[in-house]
Amino acid sequence: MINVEDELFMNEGTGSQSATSHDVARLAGVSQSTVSRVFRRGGVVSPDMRARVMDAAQTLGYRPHAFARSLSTGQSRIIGIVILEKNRHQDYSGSLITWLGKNLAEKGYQIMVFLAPEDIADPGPLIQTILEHRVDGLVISAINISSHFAEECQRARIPVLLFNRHQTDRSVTSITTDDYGGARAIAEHFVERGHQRLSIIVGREDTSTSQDREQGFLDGVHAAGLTLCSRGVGAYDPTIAAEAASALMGVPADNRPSAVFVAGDQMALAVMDTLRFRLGLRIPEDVSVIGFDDIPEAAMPSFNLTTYRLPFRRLARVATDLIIEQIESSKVEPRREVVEGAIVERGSVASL
Amino acid sequence: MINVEDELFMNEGTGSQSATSHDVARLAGVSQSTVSRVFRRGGVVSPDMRARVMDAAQTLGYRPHAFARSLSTGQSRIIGIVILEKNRHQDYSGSLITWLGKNLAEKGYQIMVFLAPEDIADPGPLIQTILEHRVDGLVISAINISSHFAEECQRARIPVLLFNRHQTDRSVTSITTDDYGGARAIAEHFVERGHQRLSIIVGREDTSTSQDREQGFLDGVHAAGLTLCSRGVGAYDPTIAAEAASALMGVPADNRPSAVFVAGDQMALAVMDTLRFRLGLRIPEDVSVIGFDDIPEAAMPSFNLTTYRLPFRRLARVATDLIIEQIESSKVEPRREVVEGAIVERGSVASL
DNA sequence: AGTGCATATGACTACGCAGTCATAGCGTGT
DNA sequence: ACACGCTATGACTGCGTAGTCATATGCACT
Repeated sequence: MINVEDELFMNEGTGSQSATSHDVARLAGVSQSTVSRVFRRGGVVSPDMRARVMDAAQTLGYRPHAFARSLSTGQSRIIGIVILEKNRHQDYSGSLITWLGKNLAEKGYQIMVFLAPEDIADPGPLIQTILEHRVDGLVISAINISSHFAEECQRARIPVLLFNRHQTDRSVTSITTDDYGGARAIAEHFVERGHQRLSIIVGREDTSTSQDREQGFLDGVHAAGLTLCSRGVGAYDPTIAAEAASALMGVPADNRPSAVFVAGDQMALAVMDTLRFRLGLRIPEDVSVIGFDDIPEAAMPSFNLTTYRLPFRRLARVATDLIIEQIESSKVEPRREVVEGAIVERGSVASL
Repeated sequence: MINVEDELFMNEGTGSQSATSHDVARLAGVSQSTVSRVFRRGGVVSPDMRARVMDAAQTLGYRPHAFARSLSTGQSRIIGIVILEKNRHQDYSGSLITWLGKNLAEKGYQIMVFLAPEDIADPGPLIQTILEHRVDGLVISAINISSHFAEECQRARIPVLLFNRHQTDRSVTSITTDDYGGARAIAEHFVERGHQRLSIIVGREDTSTSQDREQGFLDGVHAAGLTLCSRGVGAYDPTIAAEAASALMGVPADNRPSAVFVAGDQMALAVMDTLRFRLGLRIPEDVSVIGFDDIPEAAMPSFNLTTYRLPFRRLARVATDLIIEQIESSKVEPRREVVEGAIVERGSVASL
C-alpha cells in the first residue's frame, strides 16, 4: 500500500500521471469538493481558497478530466459532425468544420468528426459509434445518409441538424441556402439579359439541394414564358458534369443553349473548361454560364464565374445557434431555416 | 426510492434515458460484469449467455458509454487533430481529416478536431482544452504553432505527430513530403529544359515546408552552376503570391525569370492568373511555372500546371501508423519520416 | 448573551464501465 | 469416491468529477 505522502511526491515530482482533483486537494489541504468548485463554472469559493487551490493545481499541472466530468454531469459538450468520407479537398467540409468548430468552441463545445462512406449500405455501425460517444448534438452534412439515420438519432434523444439538406417531411431541423430562390433568381438573371435557350446541369438527383435548385430554375424559366432547352446531370462531380456539358452542346445548333445554369461551382468550373478547351467555345460570347456556391476559385480571372453566393459564414452561425438551442432548451419543434445568398455578377454572362 | 421493477419498466417502456450495462444485466438476469464481458473485445462468455445478453441489450437499445469506458480503461481512443482555423476551403485540412479519420476509424480510434487561430498569441487555452480531453494522441497540422506547444503535450505524455512540418531539433516525431528533394528535382527539371534564369516564390518563411522547398530549389540551381534570378514571398496566400509574381516581372527584361517555381499550388494558380491576365504573359511560352502539392485544380485545362505531387494518401497512411505506434508501444524514439512524391508533367513548362 | 441566518467548506455518493478476485459448477483422472 | 483443475459467472472496487447534503464559522440583530 502506497501512503498518501508517497503518492503526493510521485505526482508532484515527476508529473508523470496526470494529477486528479484529489491530488490537488491534498496538496492544497482542502477537500476534493472545493477543488471541483474552483474549476467549475459558477462555483462559490472564497478568494484566498481559490488562490490556494489554483496554486496547487499549477504545481501539479492539474487539468480537469473532461470525460469524467461528462460522466458526472451527463453532458459531453461535444457536437458530432458527420461528413462524407470522400473529399477531393473540394467540397465545403473543411469550411464546415472550421466555422462550426469556431462558433461552437466559443460556446464551450468541442467537435468530433464522423465519416460516412459514400456508398454506405448499412449505417448501423456508424450510428452505433456516434451514439456510443454520447454527443450532445449532431450536425449531418453528408448528403447520402438515409433519413432513417436522423430518426434513429432522434429516438436516442440527441438533437440533429441537417446541414444544407432537408427532408420533405420536415421532421428534422435543417438549415439550407435558399436553393430554390437562388436558382430562380439565376433564371431571371439570364432572361433579363435576353437569353431564351436556357439549360441546366443539376447535381445529385437524390439531394434536396439539387432538387430545389432545379425546381427554382424551372419555375423561373416558366415564369418568363419559356421552356427548358435541355438538362444534364452532373452529380456534383466535375468529370460527370463535364460530360453532361459536352452532351448539351453536341446537338444541332438551334437546340443548343445560349446559357447554362450549373448547379454547383465545382461542376461549373469543369463545365467552363470543357466548353472552352474541348469544344472551343468562348465564354460568355458563345455560351453564358452561372454557377452556385461561390467557391474561391470562381473569382479567379481564369474563370471569373458569375454565381450565387452561398453565405457560408452565416450558414455556420445559424447552424450553431440552431443546434445549441435544441440542446439547451430540450424540447424545440423541428424547424427549417433558410438563409438567402445573392448573385455575384462576374464575367461569364453575356447580354444578348 | 424507486424499486428495481419500476426502473426496469421505465427504461424498457420509453427508451428515454439511455440504458446502462446494469439495466441490461437486470433484464437478462445476469451480473453487470457479464454484460461488460459481452461488450468488451476478447471477453470470455458462453455462447448462450452472450445471446441472452445481446437480446436484452437489443431490447433496451443499449450502447456502451464510450467515455465511461475511457474513465475505466484510461484510454480515450480519441486522436486530436489540430488544424488552422482559417480555411478558405483551399488547404488540405479537409483531406487530412478524411484520410486520417478513415484510417484511424479502422483501428478503432475517433477524431476530435481542435482549431488553432492563425495568429494565436497564447496557445495556453488551446493546450488546456486538448489536454482536458485526454486524447490518446495528437496530430498537429497547423503550421503556426510554436514548438512550445508540442513540448507541452509531450510533457503530458501524449504522443504528438507533426504533419507536414518538422522541428529542427528532431525532438518531435514528424511526417513530411520530401520538400527538399522535390524542390531540387524541380530545379533540375527547369535546367534540363534549358532554363537559366530561375526564380522562386516561397511560402511562409516561418514554416519548415517553405524553408526546405527553398533550400532544395537553391541547391538544385547552384548544382547546375547557376544563381537564383530572383525571389518573392507568397506566404501561402494567393493574393500575396500574385503580388510577388508582379514584382518578379516588373523589372528590366534581362532580370526577368524564364521559369518560376512557386512553392505551393494554391499560390501557383494565382500566380498563373496574374501572369496571364494582369501582365499579359503566355504560359509556358513567355514564362514557365511549376507548383508544389498537385491539388485537383492544377490538373484543370485552364491551368494544366506542372507540379510536384504530394502523395497525400500515403502521407495519411504513414501518419496513422506513426501515431498509433507511438500510442501502443509507449516508448518510441522521435522519428522524422519523409515521403517522396514525384513531378507531374503537364503543360506549364517550355523547353528552350 | 442568545437566536437566527448566510456563507464557506467537507463528507459522501452517483455517473457507467472495466478489471480483479473469489467461487460455483463441472468434468477428468486416479 | 475424492482431489484437482478448468471454465463461466458474480460481487466488488476504482476511474475522476459534480452535486447533494450536512456542518462549522462568522456576523447581525434582539
